[in-house]
Amino acid sequence: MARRLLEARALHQKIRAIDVRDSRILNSVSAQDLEGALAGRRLSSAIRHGKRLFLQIDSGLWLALHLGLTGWPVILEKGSAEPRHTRLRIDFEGGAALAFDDLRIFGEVGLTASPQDFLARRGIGPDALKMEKEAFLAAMSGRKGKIKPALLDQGLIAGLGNLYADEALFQSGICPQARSLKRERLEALYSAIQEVLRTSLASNADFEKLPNSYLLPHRRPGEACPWDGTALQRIKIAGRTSYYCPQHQKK
DNA sequence: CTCCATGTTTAGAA
DNA sequence: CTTCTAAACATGGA
Repeated sequence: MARRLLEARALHQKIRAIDVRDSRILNSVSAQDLEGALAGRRLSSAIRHGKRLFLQIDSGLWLALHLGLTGWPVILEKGSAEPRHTRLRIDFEGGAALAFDDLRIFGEVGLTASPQDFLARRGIGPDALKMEKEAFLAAMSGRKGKIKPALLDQGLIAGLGNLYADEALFQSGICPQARSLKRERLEALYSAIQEVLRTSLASNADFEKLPNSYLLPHRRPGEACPWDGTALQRIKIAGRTSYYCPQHQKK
C-alpha cells in the first residue's frame, strides 16, 4: 500500500527541499548527508521487500525506509496541512510534498547503495509474497521451536508482523505454539500467508474491511472465533501477544 | 498512576 | 548451536 502510494504520487518530481524534523528517525546517516543525496534530484522507482521500502534516487542511491509501528508516508497537496508527527518532509517543485508521519519513531530512514546490499547486511530473508513454496518449506522445516516466532523471524521470511502471523495461523488451523509441523500443514500455512497478505492489501490494511471469517476484526479480549464461536485465547509467545482459537487451531 | 500496544535489536539465560 | 525472554526505544490510549 505504502509502496503503491509512493509509486503513484512521489516519483519523478524534482525535490526542492528536505526537512528533517526529528533526527531520531535517521539511521546511520546525517541530516546533511540526506539533504545532499536528495536535493535537486528525483525519485525514480519504489520497491518493497518485507517491511522495508526502497526509493531509488536518480543518482543511483536508494532511500531505505522502515515504517515501524506507527509510520506512514503521506502525500501533501499544495497548501494542505501536514500530519502531526511528521519526522521528515520532502518538498517537490510544484508544491506537493511527501511527509513521513511516525508517532512512535520506531521507523527509520537511511541511504544505501542498493537494496540487495542493505537486505544482506541486515540479514533479511526472502519477501513473503515472492517466496516460492519450496523455499518456505525449507526455511520452516527442521526447526524445533514454536511456529509463531519462526514466522516473525524476518531472516526466515520477511514481511509478516505479529497480527498477520496470527491471521495466517488462524486461517490454516495451526496453533501458534505448534512445533515440527508436517509438510502438509506447512503447505497449508504457506497458502494462508499468500492469501492473507493479498486480501489485506486489497482491503488497504483496514481490518473492518476484511472478511468476517478472518481473525483480525475479532482480535480482542473476550471475542468469539468467527468459525465456531469458541472463545478466543490470548497468550504471550516470544514476548508478543497471540490470539488463537483453541477449537480449530491444533498443535 | 499502571499497563499495554501493529517492530527491531541486543544481551543473556536455558 | 538453537531457542526463548526481557529490556530498551517513544508515545498515546484504556
